[in-house]
Amino acid sequence: MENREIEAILNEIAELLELKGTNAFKVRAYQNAARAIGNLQEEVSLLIEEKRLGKVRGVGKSIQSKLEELVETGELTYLDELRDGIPEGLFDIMSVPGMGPKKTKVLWEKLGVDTLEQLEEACKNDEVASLKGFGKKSQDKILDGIANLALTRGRRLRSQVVHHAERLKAAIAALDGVERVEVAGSLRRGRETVKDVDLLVASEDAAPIMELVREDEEVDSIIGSGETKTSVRLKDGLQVDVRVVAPRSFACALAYFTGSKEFNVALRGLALDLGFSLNEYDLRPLDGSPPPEVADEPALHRMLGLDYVPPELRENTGEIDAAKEGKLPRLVEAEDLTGVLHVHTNWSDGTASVEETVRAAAELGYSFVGISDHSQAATYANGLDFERLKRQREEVEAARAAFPQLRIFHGCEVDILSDGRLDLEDECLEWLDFVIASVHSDLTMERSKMTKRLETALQHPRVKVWGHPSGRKLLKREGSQFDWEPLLDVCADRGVAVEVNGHPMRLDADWVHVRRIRSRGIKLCVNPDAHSPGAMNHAARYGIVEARRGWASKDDVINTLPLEAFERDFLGLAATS
DNA sequence: GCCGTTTTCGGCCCGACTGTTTTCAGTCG
Ligand SMILES: Nc1nc2c(ncn2[C@H]2C[C@H](O)[C@@H](COP(=O)(O)OP(=O)(O)OP(=O)(O)O)O2)c(=O)[nH]1
Ligand SMILES: [Mg+2]
Ligand SMILES: [Mg+2]
Ligand SMILES: [Zn+2]
Repeated sequence: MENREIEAILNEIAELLELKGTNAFKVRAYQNAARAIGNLQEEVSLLIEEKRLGKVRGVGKSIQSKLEELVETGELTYLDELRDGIPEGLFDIMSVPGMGPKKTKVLWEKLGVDTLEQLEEACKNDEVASLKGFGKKSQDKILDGIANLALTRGRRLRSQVVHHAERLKAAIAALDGVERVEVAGSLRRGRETVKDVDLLVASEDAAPIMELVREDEEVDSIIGSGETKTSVRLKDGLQVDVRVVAPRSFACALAYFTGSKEFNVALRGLALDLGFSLNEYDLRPLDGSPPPEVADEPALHRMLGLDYVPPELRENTGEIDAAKEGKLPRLVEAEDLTGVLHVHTNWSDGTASVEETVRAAAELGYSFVGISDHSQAATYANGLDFERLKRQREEVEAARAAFPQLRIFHGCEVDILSDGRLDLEDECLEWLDFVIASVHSDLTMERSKMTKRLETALQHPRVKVWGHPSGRKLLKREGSQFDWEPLLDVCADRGVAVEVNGHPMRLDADWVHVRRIRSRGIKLCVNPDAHSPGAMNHAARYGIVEARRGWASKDDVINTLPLEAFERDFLGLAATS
């Protein structure tokens, strides 16, 4: 049983308990446990074997024994009992905006409504409006919510919402009286996917901002709009939340609106322990004395006895304890990158020539770039065999002449075949400057076979980088299943770096595993996986953020080394000049 | 249901907005 599945089951239990009207703290305990499992760097089955599951924060005696049953038998009596008597359709109903467990339960008990279709029917028949606690407006809102469900549900790639955020930010910033506008929420924390855009505004007068947002030309409908907060749905279904506070509250408000929710709860709990109440306005002493000025987020964290916690780390997965003890790493930055590998050209499935491609790297100020098109097995991508690689080398040489200040490595993203062999002959692998080994086929292979396959590939002496290890495509498919630990053993032994693929749809290795990889002292290689010159900056723009979320420092990232060291110590190439 | 270490019981973050309410519950951030 995969951690993902266990996480989903714990979340389902939480929802079922909510519907039953169980104590909210018990519900939260299951939600917390689910999140803890989801952010685990190791397999639950391994933790059970080694009797370490109880050590996970949020997993106590009760949940531990349930997980043991689940992993051992594949079933969970407690879950089956809960499911019994609660129709599945209630989950769909709860996914309608504004419909929580309480209202869902009322409609189910009073009207027997337990599917979306029945709910829609009941609204159209005017049965809902007459119910106690409901009215005409709630009924219409439910109908609207059902009609737009397809558009509003689900998450989006961060790369796909940034333009909305920037456009609105600029529009708001242009208003009189606006002192600051910042993107907050999951977008600021750099999550791979986001549910909505959260914007925080500093101004003494909120009304004009609320009005501007409501009247924006991209707005389809207004979800809610009060004195200081407006939520709208854009024409493409994306939700935008705008919150306004007075400038003096900006630091506390930014901390609040950046989240995560779980980080906020933990930080506010810490504040209470220290004799304060923390909200989005101030840090108020419980003894009634006036709240101190909070200049910025670092000052707030300092007042709570913490080193500054960067937004990317605010997930309540140990960063607060680390910040207390001064043990947070100094995170890698985009400017630390000295160059990138994993770049495609029109020799395989990229759009540009070698020269156009490396120009983009030169323009970013890199001192090296590695060309790595696909290998022959990737026929769908026009992958290269040794012969074509030799011809490509001529174009690489020409580019070297054209860009003498840029070191251009000629490598290949070589397919890992189903049996773990690499897709090019050893002579060719020897001849290349570097080899990235990646899986592009047979991704759903059985777990132990996949582990063996990867192990064989990573053992090959010419492999320098393990490309997009999981093979996931965000919002499209889960990654492959395999055991990380034995593979990380190989990487550690052989000095293979694990890629942090910066393609906005991959971001692979993901931040959870980045943390594991770096904690084992294995190097990361942050790459763009660019298929066009414009995507060359995806290492800096997306890959680095994922690495930061995984607590990576400059030292953890191999392509922050100066050219000479990178070339000699990592790639093992003789110095050229 | 989880957690702590001066507590194994008694806390568990705090506030905005809406709708239906006559004083607040529910949902969401
Ligand atoms: N204190 C506190 N803050 C919250 C709570 N829920 C949300 N927030 C804060 C932290 C969140 O990052 C911020 C924005 O809320 P969102 O629902 O948009 O979540 P977030 O952006 O983190 O993730 P998402 O939108 O799902 O991608 O509001 C809560 O229950 N308590
Ligand atoms: Mg958000
Ligand atoms: Mg939001
Ligand atoms: Zn690839």
